[in-house]
Amino acid sequence: MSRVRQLTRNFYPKKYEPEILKFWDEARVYERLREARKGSKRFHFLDGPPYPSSDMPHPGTVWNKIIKDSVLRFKRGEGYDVLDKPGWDTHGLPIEVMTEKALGFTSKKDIENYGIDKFVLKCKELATKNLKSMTEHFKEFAVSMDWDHPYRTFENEYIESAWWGVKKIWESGRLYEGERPVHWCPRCETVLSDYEVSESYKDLMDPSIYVKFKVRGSENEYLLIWTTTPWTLPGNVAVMVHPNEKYVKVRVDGDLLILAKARLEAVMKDAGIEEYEVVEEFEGRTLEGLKYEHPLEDLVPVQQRIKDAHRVVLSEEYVTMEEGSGCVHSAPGHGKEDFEVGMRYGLPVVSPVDERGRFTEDAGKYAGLQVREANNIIIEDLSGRGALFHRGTVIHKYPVCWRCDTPLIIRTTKQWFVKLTDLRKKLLEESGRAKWVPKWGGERRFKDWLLGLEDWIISRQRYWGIPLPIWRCESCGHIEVIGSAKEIEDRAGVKLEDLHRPWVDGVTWKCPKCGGKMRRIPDIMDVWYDSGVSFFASLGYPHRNREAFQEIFPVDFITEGHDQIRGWFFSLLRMGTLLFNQVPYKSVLMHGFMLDEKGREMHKRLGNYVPPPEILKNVARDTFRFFVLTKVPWQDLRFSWKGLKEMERRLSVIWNVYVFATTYLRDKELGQLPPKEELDPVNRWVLSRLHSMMKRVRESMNEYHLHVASNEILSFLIDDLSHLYLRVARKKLRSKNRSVADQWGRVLFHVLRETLPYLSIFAPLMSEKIYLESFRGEKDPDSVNFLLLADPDNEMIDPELEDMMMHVRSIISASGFARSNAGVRKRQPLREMVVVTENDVVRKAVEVLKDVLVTEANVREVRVGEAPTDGKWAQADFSEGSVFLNLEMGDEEILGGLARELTRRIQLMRKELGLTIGLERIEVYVQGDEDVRRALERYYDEIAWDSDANVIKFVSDESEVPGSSFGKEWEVDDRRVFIWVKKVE
RNA sequence: GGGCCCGUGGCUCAGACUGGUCAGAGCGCCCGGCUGAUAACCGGGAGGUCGGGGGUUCAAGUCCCCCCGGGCCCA
Repeated sequence: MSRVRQLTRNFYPKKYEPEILKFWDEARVYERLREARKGSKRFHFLDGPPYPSSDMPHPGTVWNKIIKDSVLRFKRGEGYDVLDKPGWDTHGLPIEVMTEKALGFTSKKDIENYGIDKFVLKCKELATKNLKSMTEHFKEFAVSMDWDHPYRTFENEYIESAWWGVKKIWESGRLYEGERPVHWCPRCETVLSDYEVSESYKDLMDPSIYVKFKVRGSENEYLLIWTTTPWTLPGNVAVMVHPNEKYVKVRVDGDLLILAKARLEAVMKDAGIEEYEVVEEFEGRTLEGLKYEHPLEDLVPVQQRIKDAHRVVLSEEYVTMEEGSGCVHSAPGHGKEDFEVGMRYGLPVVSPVDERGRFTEDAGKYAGLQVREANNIIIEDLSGRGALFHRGTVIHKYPVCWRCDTPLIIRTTKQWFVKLTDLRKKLLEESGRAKWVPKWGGERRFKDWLLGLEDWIISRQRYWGIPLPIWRCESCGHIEVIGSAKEIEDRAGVKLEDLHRPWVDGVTWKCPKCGGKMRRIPDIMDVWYDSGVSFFASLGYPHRNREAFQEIFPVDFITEGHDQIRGWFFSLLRMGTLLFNQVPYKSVLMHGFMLDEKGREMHKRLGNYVPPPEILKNVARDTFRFFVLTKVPWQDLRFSWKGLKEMERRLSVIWNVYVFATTYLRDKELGQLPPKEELDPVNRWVLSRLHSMMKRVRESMNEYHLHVASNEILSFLIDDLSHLYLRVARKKLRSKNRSVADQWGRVLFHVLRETLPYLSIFAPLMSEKIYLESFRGEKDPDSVNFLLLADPDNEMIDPELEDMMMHVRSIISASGFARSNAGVRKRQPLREMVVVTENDVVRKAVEVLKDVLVTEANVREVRVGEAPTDGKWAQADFSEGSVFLNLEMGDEEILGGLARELTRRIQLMRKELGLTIGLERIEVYVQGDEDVRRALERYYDEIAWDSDANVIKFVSDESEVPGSSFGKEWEVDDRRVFIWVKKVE
């Protein structure tokens, strides 16, 4: 036997939500739940670690966490032992740059003067402070993760796992040191990855110059090249042309210039030259091997030293006819494409620029100058040598440092690489093994890109990060890669308390090969390495949790925004493939971005950013959760206050459903669900709907179609329960027939009780409140979180019955329309409804669900039949036929209508007196005309029952009414009626 | 320049993978009802050539191509 208690009438989430959060915290609900699920089948969720760059999460990040939370709650509801460790990506440049700013630093020198140890501790402090603060914000939205035991990439255990991975890569022969042109920030003095570079391009003004390279051995023939980076000319070693394009030799002022035919007109226009003459035309490929003289050779020593350079090479892919002259100046030291082509042709690499972006001694005259500042001097020198054809300026997108906005340069440096080019196909294959939601997230967006993948630069010349665990002998160059703190201890006898720089930098040992000094190379690692190893490093594998890891690898589920396809999803794939030869996750849900109300991206600096606390100030936590969870997850989501308010109203309807039900059910003994055969068809229907809902929620949650699941439960509670079932149930629940009232009570209780854990996936706070206040029985657990999701039972699902109810809804609609047209209000009972249809299901529906039609259409009889030909009828059509309402009013209809009017008046008066239905009883006295008397007489029982009246007496004047009665005069259908109500003490 | 996503009534969005009861929902608006869920609830109505054009098909928001607009990723 179960009982429910009355639920607080008003929906005040602002009040109960903080109370519930506090209760969960104090009662240690999640900890106990985790404990309770131990030993069950496991579900491994891996949190994509947010970067703690601020103390406040972006609302989109809250959305991200809510998505995760709904899946976690669902899986716990299915009985899984869920791994729900949150993560934090704590290393890297943003934190360093923020710390530098706070300390007023502008260069690496400032940091080294201050002390790397102090600086690193400051970085750690900042990251820790921010992640703690962000945690509190996530908790506010009822995100249930293991907040007390997060994985943080700065922890020693994490670093050790990362090192193990590096060692393994080294052992596989994929780790190598190489010299490549890389994007470099001259302020941060570090290499940046392609991914980091793609983050920010800015419009910059640069010179746009055409330069004449004199063909060796000729009198007056020149290759005409174009560049916007004159400072790369000291690094020039070749000119690229397109093999298949037409080139021309043009006479201008006595010079013969070579350039692409397709660019001729544009170049001449650009240079302001009107008179020129094409003297020859030929294919680009015929230029191959043509030698030229470097115009700055006498000023730049390195240019004199290099061999086998200054010639024309061919490239189909990097010579464009969209801009420039079709003769592309090539400096393999300052450009990736140039480097690639240069390798093919065996060209030398020249990069006379240092880490601060200044020319080195190799650049001779320009040594010591900042490269961008040298632009003008170089242009002057070209001009002085008669090599400048034209000089202009251009505003173009140029990469800048994503943290400090300094324009980047490309210079050739030694870096540590991980070889990937031979893994392209394997990576693509592995990505295909994961289940991508939506499907196109993986395949289409990954494919071309993966196939063009380059080797990965994992070294960075900074401080706050995982130290690259590579030690090299100063004497013989012998290399050792370290996989744990213990290995350091074994070699150097040093036990490090913190594995970061600078402490790890001081550790040296004797080279086993030559006895020289083994010293760590000073680099740290790309942060994408950090987050890429999270699938095992979060567990401390392989130094810790070995068995656990093997049991739950690959990870069951990850989800992040679509920007992470090439970010974290890829970096996990990369590490999984490198270290375990497989993709480390089974399914991926990719979600969208949160945009502002106008559809633009939300940014603090754009001022269109809604801080999470502001959301909380205006709407319930569950409202925001439901709002985001009902949207298609992989599409961008437009933030909307209006949308939130709308959702809040819908939640209040759900609340009201529970209020309504508890009003009728409270304090009743509610037994088990009666057997199906004994049930009223409407009850069979609502149970069918319940199980259909459960089934669809389970299915769609398992497909990560969260929006389908959340909308399903909303429509069940609102469309099926509130709009239909409860309207029928309210009369049945108060039925004089005990067994009827009892059956409906049990069914209603059952439906609402089973729905609660489902609701709690999306609106956990509201569900908990309802559970604790009204539905929790004595032997039940002390939180809705412990409840399992009831399994849908196919036996309970009756598609035909559900179909029939759809038809009944249409019939009710049509009858409402007919009444509306005929001007007959719904309160007025009508004699008869005739449904005309050819559809057998509809016929059966009218039969089986007659009760619903009688109540909802307010008619005394319903039948299927032929269209009536005589009498007064109102008619309306629905999809499967027509509805006819008999408008003829007999005594029965008039008195019936009157009785309902009287009941309504009495109810109003009860309410005015503050009397509670089911508790306090009344005596009623009525004075009115003959019809009123007859209505009272005929419908005495109904009126008395509905209004909890002990006695209803028809009186001829006030003297018959007890003095203490509450009296009121009413006008009912043009009649004057006096009603007195007296509370029975 | 390439790739991907989105563009459905005034607003916010489902439906598109698996062509055919898919032209829907909520809000807003208009009309009405109910009155012990009541600072709630219910019914009805108006309103969309599903961004534009072309194609495939007996049949296309749904598949294909092109274009326009918005966004993202990459060059």
